Amino acid sequence: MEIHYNMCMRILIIEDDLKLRSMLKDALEAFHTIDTAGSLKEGIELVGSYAYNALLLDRNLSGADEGMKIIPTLKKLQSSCAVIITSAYGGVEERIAGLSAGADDYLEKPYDLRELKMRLDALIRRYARDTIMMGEMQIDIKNETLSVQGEIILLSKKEHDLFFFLASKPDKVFTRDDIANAIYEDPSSTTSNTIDVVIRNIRKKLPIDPIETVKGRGYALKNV
Amino acid sequence: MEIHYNMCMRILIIEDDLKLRSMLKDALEAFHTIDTAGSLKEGIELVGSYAYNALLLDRNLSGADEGMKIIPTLKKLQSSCAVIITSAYGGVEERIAGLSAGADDYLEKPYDLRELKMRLDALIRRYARDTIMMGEMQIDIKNETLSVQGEIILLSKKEHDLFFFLASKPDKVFTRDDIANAIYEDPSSTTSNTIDVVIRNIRKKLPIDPIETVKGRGYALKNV
DNA sequence: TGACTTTTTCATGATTTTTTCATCTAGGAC
DNA sequence: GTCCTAGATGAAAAAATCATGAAAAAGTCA
Repeated sequence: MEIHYNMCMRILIIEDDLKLRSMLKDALEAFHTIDTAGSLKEGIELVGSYAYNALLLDRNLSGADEGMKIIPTLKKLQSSCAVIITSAYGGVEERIAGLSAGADDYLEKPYDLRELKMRLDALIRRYARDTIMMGEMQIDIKNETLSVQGEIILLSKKEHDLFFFLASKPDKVFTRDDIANAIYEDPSSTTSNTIDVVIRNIRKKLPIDPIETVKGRGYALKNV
Repeated sequence: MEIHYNMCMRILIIEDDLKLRSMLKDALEAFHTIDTAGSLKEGIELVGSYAYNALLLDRNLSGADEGMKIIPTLKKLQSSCAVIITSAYGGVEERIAGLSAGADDYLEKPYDLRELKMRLDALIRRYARDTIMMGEMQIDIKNETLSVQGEIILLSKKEHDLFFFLASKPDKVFTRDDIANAIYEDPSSTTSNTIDVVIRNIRKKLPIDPIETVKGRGYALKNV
């Protein structure tokens, strides 16, 4: 199985310092898709609706250690999301508290941007194992979930079977016969354009179109 | 249904300072299986014959940056091994060099033993979460309690088993077979729509509906 | 035992998916 | 330009699947 790992990640930055926030966004946007939130509340909302690969979290949001509270939520919602805490207080005790709250890393402010990027990459590498990233699509093999642009997509049975069949070999063009053999008990029973319609229904559920039509041959899942 | 997280890792420590080496071994041995090597050569031999979960690597083995050389070898041999580099030189440039060589973390000497342990734990924590916060729901896996909007919800045994099974992987769609296998001694004994009814009874007890029906496939716990 | 709760079964109506089919559209060949 | 073809699309029919209420069966506990 050929799998294409496109290392563009979706990252959430929760940081109340506006200047720092936009600086980080600018710096990382060249490599990844960045969302930002200025408060924990805003951050939690985003975590509920998008799938992130990493979270960069300011520990000292609005005084107390509010920031830490989001970590367990995030980790269970999104098992493949790495968490980096940033904080001005870099003592050993604080680092330990951060890590035991569930974070994967702890960076002291001020930090070097290149180091931040390296640490992000290191974490992402570690988490990327059971996930196929294809452009804006994230296919979690283990949990059999698909998310596109961070949104979790629920497919019906036929849609699911067809989509994951195409995903088994990204970029390969499958004929309608290939597909019918894969997703039907009795492939000969279907005489109409059923497969075209299933394809269409999948497309209707996605915000982008990752399925390429190859005229005269069939369909392929492509990198979007 | 009880879930136990007993995560004992096999860790290799490569460190030429004998005193530090045995100190580390003593400190970590309570939690993990520890192998030690005093030289790079010795370390490479061990890497060739055992599967490690983590490598603690002294950067400054025998003068030059010999330590780094082992990382690509290791990563090739054991793709799921995390690497933590330790070094007396803690400047940003060195940290970046270490991380870009493939390490997952970088610790400056001298480091606090508790912090080292925390960082090691962070590497495996993704397998051992105990509290799930999902929107208005709080699911405590360890104590097996569920509360919604602050209120503790009491579920009957079957309801409880089914709910916590779904909660073990939020967003994953479980088939009725998956569920039956998880919550029944003899899954084949049930011929009717028992599971549907249990689902319905759970829904009746909750003020919100966190269970998504995916027609033709099964059920999934979703974020509410 | 008897009152009570939980679990399972079943029949029915509601809903969604799946399939079919007729019609549209875009692009290539002529 | 027209003709032709493969695919896209919308809508309706057919099939599959699920939710629900109610009742029987099994289990719990004083």
